[in-house]
Amino acid sequence: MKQEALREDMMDECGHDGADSSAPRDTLVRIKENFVDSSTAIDMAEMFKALGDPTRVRLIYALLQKELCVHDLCIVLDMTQSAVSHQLRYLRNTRIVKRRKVGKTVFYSLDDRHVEEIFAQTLQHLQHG
Amino acid sequence: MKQEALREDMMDECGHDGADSSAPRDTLVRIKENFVDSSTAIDMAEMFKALGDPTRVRLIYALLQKELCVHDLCIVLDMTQSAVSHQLRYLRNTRIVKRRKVGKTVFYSLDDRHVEEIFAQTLQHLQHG
DNA sequence: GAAACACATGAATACATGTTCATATATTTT
DNA sequence: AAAATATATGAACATGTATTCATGTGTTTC
Repeated sequence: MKQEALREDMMDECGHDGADSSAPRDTLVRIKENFVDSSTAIDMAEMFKALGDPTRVRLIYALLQKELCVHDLCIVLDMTQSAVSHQLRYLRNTRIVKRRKVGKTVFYSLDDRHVEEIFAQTLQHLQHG
Repeated sequence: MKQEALREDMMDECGHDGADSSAPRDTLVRIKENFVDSSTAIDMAEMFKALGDPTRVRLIYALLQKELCVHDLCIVLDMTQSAVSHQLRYLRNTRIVKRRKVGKTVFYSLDDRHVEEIFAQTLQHLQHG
């Protein structure tokens, strides 16, 4: 949790306390207390890390259109089966996609109603920038 | 762009074409054509990569509450100035935060109206999972 | 049961990334 | 101008990661 109180010396050794160029001490304390705990920050980072790779972005994009089996994903992405499977496992561990097995074939689809919205917001960000 | 047509042999060497266990050939072609181009996939991945680190998540969380200078961010995150500056540069390059310089002090704030929404969706995802 | 097929996975390699340390730049103060 | 302050950044190091290669597992077909 790492929510320890601010130490006095940290405020003293710089001219920030009280100066209008910086937040007053109690504001910083409040920000620290309202803060995400470290485990949540780590979980969120894990989620973004899962989306932070071009191959996985393209996999998700394909699955936004249709449930697809591994072989078809290989064709659409033009990648080897091994590379695709490794990345699908990554997305599975993060609960971004789910599996449905039919005989030899394994179908993948999105397991998250939020991913589409996250993608939309991100595309808007890229266009606005 | 890598949007080359599907090769015949890829469809022939497996039993997928026409079988109901897999998408028909023209569906895959359509998915490929509707696809994000590689550069967009890379840009989106870059954006997510920028969010995909606990330190940067915590920086953004702090800045969601208030514009803050580097020194105060160091206190709130309990990290060295160098580490914070390096990560702020990362967020600046991705246009997630912006700078405002006042004398010696540099204030950072969010430069993106979408980040808050992206964060909200991601928290929902984590709770739903 | 053997062969073929679809997918998963461990190991290895090359490459990217986060922090620290030392130092540079820019601004204010004395 | 010198010292102090606030921030930025290059280099180095340790660690993480994406793909390839080889192989393993489970299923269907013959």
